Amino acid sequence: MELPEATNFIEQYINEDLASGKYEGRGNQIVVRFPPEPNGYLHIGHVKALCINFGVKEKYNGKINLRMDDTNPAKEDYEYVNSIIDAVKWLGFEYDNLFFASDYYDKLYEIAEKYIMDGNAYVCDLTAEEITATRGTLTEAGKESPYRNRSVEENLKLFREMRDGVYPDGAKVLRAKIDMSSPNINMRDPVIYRIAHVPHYRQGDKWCIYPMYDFAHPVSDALEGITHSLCSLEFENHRPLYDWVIEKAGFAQPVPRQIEFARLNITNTLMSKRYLKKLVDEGFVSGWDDPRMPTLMGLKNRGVPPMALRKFCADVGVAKNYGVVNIAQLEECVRDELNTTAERAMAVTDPVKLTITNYEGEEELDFEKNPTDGSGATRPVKFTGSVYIEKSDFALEPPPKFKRLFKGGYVRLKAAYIVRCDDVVLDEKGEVKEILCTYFPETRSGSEVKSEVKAKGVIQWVDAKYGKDAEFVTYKPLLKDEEYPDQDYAERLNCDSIRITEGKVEPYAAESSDKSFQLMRTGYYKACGCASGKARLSEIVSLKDNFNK
RNA sequence: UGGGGUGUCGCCAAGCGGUAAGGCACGGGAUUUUGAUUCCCGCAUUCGUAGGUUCAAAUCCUGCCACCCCAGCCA
Repeated sequence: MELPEATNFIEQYINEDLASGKYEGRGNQIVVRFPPEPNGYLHIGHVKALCINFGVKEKYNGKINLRMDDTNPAKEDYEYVNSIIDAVKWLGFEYDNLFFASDYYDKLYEIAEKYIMDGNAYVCDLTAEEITATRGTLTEAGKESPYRNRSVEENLKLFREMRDGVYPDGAKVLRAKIDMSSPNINMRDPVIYRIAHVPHYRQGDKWCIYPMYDFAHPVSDALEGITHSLCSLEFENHRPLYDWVIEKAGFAQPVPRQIEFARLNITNTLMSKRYLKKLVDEGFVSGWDDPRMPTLMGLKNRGVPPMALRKFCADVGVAKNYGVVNIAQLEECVRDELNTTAERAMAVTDPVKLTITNYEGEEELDFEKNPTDGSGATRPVKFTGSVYIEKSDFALEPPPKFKRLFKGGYVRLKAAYIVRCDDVVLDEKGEVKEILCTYFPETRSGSEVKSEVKAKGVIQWVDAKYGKDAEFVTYKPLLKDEEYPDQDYAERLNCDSIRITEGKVEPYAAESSDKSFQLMRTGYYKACGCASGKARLSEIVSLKDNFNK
């Protein structure tokens, strides 16, 4: 059998399993799943798991299920399942099935009764506190529950009464009967069913007992015929329990195999749902889709192309080392993707007026949409000889090797003409108020005419007459230093992803649904490409806040 | 200090007994109507550490050290 070349340890395991012939009865089909709990929004950390799972599906021509791991009714809702589905689709992933763990409640219940009848589970009356107290510690074994040896009949009766709503929340639980002295605390008779008189968003009032993750997850995997259950490192300690649950449930071989990998961490990026929620709840951001949030909705609104996120995950790779990827690596992927796909636009964020004294009338210039795609496609840009340029593109006292404009110097206005600065108008404070220039008609962009006039640099501009209609959306600082919810998180909060920029203003398109940004010059985001073509930054940038001072 | 994991360049990460891939970052040079892009070139005699086995070790063995995870009726 032809095995694809493994590029990470997970694929190595899969290849070994395939080579062993254990899936021959199933046509050697690999089946994986992506199992989020619909209790929140997907963020960039989830993209790694998505890429790994969908990557396996692609590579092995297998199947993948999107499964909502909805076993805790208190936290879950359709709002989240819809948002998760949208996010997965936005990333361009196509799953084979959409499943819900809650659809397995009947089967799960049946298996729980089997556990009882096989003597592998018992109803325990201990309170949550008592269970904790008798669980033992990292170094001491736990104590067996006094209810551990109830008869099968009694257990069955009690469990059915639990199901029928006879007991209040917390009165009883169903526990797996494993080993209270196991060095692995997860094996010390873990709770597998709890009572919760809470309606489920999909099952309504049908149940008042709900299965725990450690029980529901392996069973769900087995029911779906999952071959490889990929999850993050913190579940390594649960693997023996995962295997136990499947074995005692009596599933036929081959059963799913759990493999763990390190989750994604990015410098200065908050991946904790708890703190992200706090930002939303306390009004630090406009919502889960605020472009400063590391949620997929936020990244989308910020203009990050989905393919950039996928490339990022591919670049980062899969391993078991705890690592923190520098956000520069993500940014490079965004730039790379945008460089080849985004339409270019000119933008000015800190403007100063430049007037060409020998220019009259107005004209339309051709602006190349994307110099890297080879299409040569252009769009018209109006030019009236009176424009705004970036303040930093002009220097009263040019430093050595300065390539842009200064008095007596030449520069090209991108897609337009080369201009020479003849004079500068200063205001009462000595700040540059207006730059007066002469332009050279023969240097028109695209002109074949040879000119003696040369310019070392090229700068962006926005026409003073036609660029003014636009609106400029600015970021406000997210939090002041003393307002961080927790000092430990201050550093991580102070990050690019959620735009705590110490008051620094950065542009972003608020209305368009499909925005993108590009790092045009080292140090700051300047121009914006827009796939939808609706809002180019030259239109967004503006003028409102900055130009009328 | 019980158990489970992990330690390879500033950051990710290949490597699986035969003499350290790649990406990001960084530095240098060329091209350039974005100081962008593109393009070359440079960037670990060394793999947590101390020993051992071997002709040969990041890869095998042993002992240390460091960091992460586990005591929810969350997932």
